[in-house]
Amino acid sequence: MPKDGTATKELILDCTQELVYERGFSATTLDLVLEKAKLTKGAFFHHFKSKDDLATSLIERYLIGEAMLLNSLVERAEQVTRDPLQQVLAMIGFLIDDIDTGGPLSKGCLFASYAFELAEFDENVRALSKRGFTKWREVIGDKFEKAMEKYQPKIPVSAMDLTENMLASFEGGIVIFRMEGSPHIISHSMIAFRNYVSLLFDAD
Amino acid sequence: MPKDGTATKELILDCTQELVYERGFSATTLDLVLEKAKLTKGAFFHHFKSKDDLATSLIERYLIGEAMLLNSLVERAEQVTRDPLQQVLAMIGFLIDDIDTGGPLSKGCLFASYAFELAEFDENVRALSKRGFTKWREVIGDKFEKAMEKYQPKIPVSAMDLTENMLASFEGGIVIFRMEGSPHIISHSMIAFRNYVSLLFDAD
DNA sequence: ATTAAAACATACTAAAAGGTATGTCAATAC
DNA sequence: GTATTGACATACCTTTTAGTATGTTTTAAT
Repeated sequence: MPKDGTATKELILDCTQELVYERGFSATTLDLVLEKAKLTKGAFFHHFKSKDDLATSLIERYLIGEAMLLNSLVERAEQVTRDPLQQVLAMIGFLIDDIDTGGPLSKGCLFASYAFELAEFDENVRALSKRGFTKWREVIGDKFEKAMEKYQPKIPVSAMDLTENMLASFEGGIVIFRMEGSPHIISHSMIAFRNYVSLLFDAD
Repeated sequence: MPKDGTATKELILDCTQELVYERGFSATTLDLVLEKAKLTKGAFFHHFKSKDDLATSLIERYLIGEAMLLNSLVERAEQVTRDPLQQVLAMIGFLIDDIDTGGPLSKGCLFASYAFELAEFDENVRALSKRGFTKWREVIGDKFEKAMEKYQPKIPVSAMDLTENMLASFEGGIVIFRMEGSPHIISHSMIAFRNYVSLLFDAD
């Protein structure tokens, strides 16, 4: 058996993701990727069937990472407290930490990047992108529903509302970040949402 | 004097904006635009020097529209009440109305679309995009500062924080909207921010 | 009516993009 | 050591895309 090429494939995906964050997927040409990775066409088409395959592989890898992060957040939050509301607040806190310490979320969100050129992707990639959101909605939505069985919000809102608001707060931070440059805006946005939830349920 | 071509130019800009919302600017080829507008290359390059010029003209037109909308919001809010906090809440209400009645904001946000492929644009376009955000920040920020001279927030936050949170709430709604399809999510996100401000200052 | 000039259409060009064909090298099993 | 196979590099091809060159139509002032 010959040598291992998985490192090269990961390198291509890394370089692609960085470029996608900067200029979107369509403008991320293979030449740009290969220049950044210091590789050639031969290397690329050995690991990927096409540019579409690259888009698919990238979002698939991203989905795995996000799922792991989400699981980690839930697990850590459940170790802190048994109260579902406090668990959500803790999860937001962990997210803020991740962003402020230069974690993966401080670099951007591939779901958001893809969302702004959805029509360019095939049905499979679109489905995968949406699945990312769905996963977060299910997990966070569950926590909010349990929280609302226990506590009454001061203003009538649904668990689904809160869940979408949380995702929107994060993604909105990403947009401002892309425009302004400082990832701290992302955590600021999450802090605001945490404040909102705190006030809404009179927590803390 | 020959006939008037401004309608054609506007048509090209309209078609471009729709396509940019769907697939981003880079993937919006001139052929796609001209097919949608039922025009030809000749028409395009008569009105625009280049595709870069198209990007510039599009964001310039968008900036003018946004500035008018913002002025309208402020004027209407100032007619409703003299209280700066209530003015902000009123402005958010008007925004929600605009979105729910199929206004321009329910179609997308060009600042956000551009933000995800910033590296593809020249310095001029980047500056114009940022100016859009800056304008909103100045106007809304001013209202929040005056509101905080009068009222104490229950949780310590700055006027700039709130301003950025408001913009992030809107843009976050846009991201989810792009992914899911229903523009109502945008207004839901704005409602959540309005709730936040209400709770924060004990308004209503 | 003539004409000038803007408002387009048509046909083409050049370069950039994705993709292919083919070859070389390196690691491992035998 | 040799053969085999994956991991790349190089050179080329093809299509797409922005852009150009040139021609035709339309409008309105004279």
